[in-house]
Amino acid sequence: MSRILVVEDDAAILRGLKDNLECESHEVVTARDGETGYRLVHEQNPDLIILDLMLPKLGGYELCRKVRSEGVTVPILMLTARGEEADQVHGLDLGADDYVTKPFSVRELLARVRALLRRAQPPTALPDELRFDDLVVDFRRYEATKGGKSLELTRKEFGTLRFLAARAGEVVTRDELLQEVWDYRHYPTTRTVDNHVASLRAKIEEVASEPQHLLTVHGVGYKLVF
Amino acid sequence: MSRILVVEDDAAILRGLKDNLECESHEVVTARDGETGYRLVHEQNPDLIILDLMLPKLGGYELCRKVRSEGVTVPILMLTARGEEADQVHGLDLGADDYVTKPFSVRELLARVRALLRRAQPPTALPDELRFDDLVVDFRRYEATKGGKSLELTRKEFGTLRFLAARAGEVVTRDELLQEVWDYRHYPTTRTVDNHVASLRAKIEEVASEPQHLLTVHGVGYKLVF
DNA sequence: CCTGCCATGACATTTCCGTGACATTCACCG
DNA sequence: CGGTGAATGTCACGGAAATGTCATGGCAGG
Repeated sequence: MSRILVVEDDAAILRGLKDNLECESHEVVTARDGETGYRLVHEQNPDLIILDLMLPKLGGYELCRKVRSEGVTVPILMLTARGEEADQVHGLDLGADDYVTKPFSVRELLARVRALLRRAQPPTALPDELRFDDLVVDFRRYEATKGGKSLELTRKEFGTLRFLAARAGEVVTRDELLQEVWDYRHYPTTRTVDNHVASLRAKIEEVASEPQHLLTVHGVGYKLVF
Repeated sequence: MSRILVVEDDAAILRGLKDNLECESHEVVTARDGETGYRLVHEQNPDLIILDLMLPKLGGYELCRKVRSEGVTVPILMLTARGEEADQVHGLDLGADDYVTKPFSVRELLARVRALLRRAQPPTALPDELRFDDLVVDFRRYEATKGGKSLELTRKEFGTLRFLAARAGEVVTRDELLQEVWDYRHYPTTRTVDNHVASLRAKIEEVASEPQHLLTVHGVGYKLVF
């Protein structure tokens, strides 16, 4: 998916990050000190940099400032220890795009990584309306009808349906839905998505157990077809 | 929602602003000095800039004037310390759209941010009259009748109803109501809106507990339907 | 001083969301 | 073709968040 450079001197943390990021099908490049990290920024041209603050040879702060002064705009996510002098930590904001305080939850970190990567992408235009068969959904009015009869959808259901409609026909992963419909600062399970899809099916499909429009793509995600 | 650039050298304030603005679901880009800030204005193309007056390398005043001279019209909110000669800040035509004096209340700052962001939008045309069922409201005369009988509405009730009527059918958030009906220099709670909606219901609905027109959209806001 | 309006807080109530347990289906492989 | 583990469907529950409701006190205008 994306190439991520992780600069971190703690072996355990580095390993954990690498594994997790690779699980999300990212390509991970690692460095254990600032100088190597700096070199890799240019050699590997990553899509995202995860940067520890305390680093041998060249600190995260200096590294960050240095690459920024060179006009490198790649998103940088800083890792800071809780105790690490608030001022210095905040100094990170000099050029970093986000920061996470150790110890951090993996889920949170991954969510922020996704958010930063997504930020570089142009956002998906959301439709104001959805119609097929006898279903009509007005996302601005938060109204839905099926066969003329009013349909009560919750906020998350509207959001989920809207995003699926925006990418009608395409497969949308659960993670993408979590990113778009949920706030990236909240980290519910992907199973939560399944539940909302299920309740959507109960409302918009004729027979919920045999969906005609809101389809499962096993191992990937969901897609909406008309 | 919107992308906001914060240029502020004080670490604690920067952190606080970032967190609070993100809580309002804005995307926050930060800079700790004027030069970086200037660069980010062009790279990130923010919807709003929050600018400290005292900055390293390039002061808020210069930064402001510089981007304005380049034809950048994005709203700018200045942060000034109380001692920092209000007159000077004031008198000099900075090109800023609003300013807040430190120390500032977070709520106030957020309200001003909302106001500035909204100002960029074309204002909603307000109707002079509202009629449905046996209800007649004349917003110019501040008169209302229901079933021929006079209805006493307060100023806020008129305002609330009028704005809801202007966007009849659409969902209106509490924040939007606060910005339009209340003065942006006052910062009541969103709960205040609920109360006024409640008293409106008591007056215009047949059964206040089962509203037919002034409806709640859970998690979003209110909407007026005929 | 009185009166009505408004903002706020406490409390009750409703709605909805997230999670886990279990059932079912699917993909892969022998 | 059957078995196995992973992915998904289904359901119910606990709790949190949003909203409704009411009472109180401040405040401005008469």
